[in-house]
Amino acid sequence: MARPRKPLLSTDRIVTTARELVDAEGLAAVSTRRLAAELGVSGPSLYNHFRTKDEILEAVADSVSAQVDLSMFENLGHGAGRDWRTALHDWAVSYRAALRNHPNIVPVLARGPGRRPAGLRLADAVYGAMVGAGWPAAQATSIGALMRYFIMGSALGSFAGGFVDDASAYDPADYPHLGQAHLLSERQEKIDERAFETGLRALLDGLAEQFARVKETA
Amino acid sequence: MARPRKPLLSTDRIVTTARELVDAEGLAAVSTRRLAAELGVSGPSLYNHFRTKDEILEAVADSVSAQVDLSMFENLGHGAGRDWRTALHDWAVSYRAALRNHPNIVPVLARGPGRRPAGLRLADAVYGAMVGAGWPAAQATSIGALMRYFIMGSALGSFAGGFVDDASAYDPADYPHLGQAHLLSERQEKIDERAFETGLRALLDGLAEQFARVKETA
DNA sequence: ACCTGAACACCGTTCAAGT
DNA sequence: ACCTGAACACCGTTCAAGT
Repeated sequence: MARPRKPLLSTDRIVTTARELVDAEGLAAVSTRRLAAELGVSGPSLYNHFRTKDEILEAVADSVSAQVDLSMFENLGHGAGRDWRTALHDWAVSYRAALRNHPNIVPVLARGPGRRPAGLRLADAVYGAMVGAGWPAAQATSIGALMRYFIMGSALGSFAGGFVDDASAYDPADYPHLGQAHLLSERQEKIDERAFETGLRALLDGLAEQFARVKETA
Repeated sequence: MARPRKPLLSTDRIVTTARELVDAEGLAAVSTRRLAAELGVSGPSLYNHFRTKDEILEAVADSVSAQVDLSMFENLGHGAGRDWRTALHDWAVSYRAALRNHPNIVPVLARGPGRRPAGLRLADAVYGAMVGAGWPAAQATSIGALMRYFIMGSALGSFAGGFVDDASAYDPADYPHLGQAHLLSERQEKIDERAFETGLRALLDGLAEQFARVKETA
């Protein structure tokens, strides 16, 4: 075929198709040959648009970061002392939801923002909002980091789904408290949802205590 | 050579060598051929001891889980109401330290315990201790899950190291609050350490508030 | 039982050749 | 500029053959 009049590929089409493939069949299913076949071209064609396969996956990751709502960080006043908490909560919920819609790409996202624009926008928004709300710079950095730990950890894999669905795997002699563990995977979503909400609330309660101390000494 | 009098391989030797290879060069460096070469045998020999490459990696992951200290959960009395907190803190610190010593295997650990004995022992210990300390079963499950989210997230990759070390990557027009972000990777360990401690403390403070409420209504 | 080399069906990436 | 097929140096895994 050689070069067609109208390009067969575009970075957008590659990223969209790659995301669909990752979502449907997992990271391992994305080979350059397989992705190219899905796009109706031959494997090496992709290298006209991306330098490496990893760049394609980074672009997919960034397209997921871009789905996280950041609007709650606009107009966050200084000194109110309660708004940052609500904003952080809503952001965390939106962040997790975006990742849960595309769980297979989370390992790539977990590497950090790197040079990905949507990842950087997200880091910028949460850090800027915390500083704007009255947190000292170092603490605002910590908040960005610890929220990331928690959200990434909660999205990286299901807690409940990490246990096998087979009662015989849990010998009471070895694991005296895991008698019900085989039921975990059945109620996966609810258990993970509940743990996420419990942890998020504990985190925010704890941070509120700390914020009160910061304000006292200021 | 065919079969030697004394076996060249053992599951232990394979796991130890695989762990060293993962630690030194990363997960991607572990191919069956490369690992076999490191062990002085040919690639297919490994299949006499493990069914798949993944089973080898699972064994490596479990050997890391086994390094997590669980002794703080012994003799945790019911009703004291303050001991579970200290135990949870010390456990989290030990857990994170073990993972940070072998960060490259964390993605495998993050899948959950599955059928890995050390992973199951760990889950059994923390859940049993929380129930023993007076937490209702459903909340004890949530605690096991949310601590896992936080610890895995904190070990999966450095927060600070996720930002590139290059001031020009952070255009102030795009990211008004990331003017200092290029300095993050330099002070990586300290920033991540601090964020972990801050988050852990917030989590425990928040859980303590919740525990007080549980005890009230009981 | 435990090792070997050969083989199968894959990989990511490079490159000269085509238009 | 943007596609192609061929090629290189890899993969994980199976299997018959050796002792």
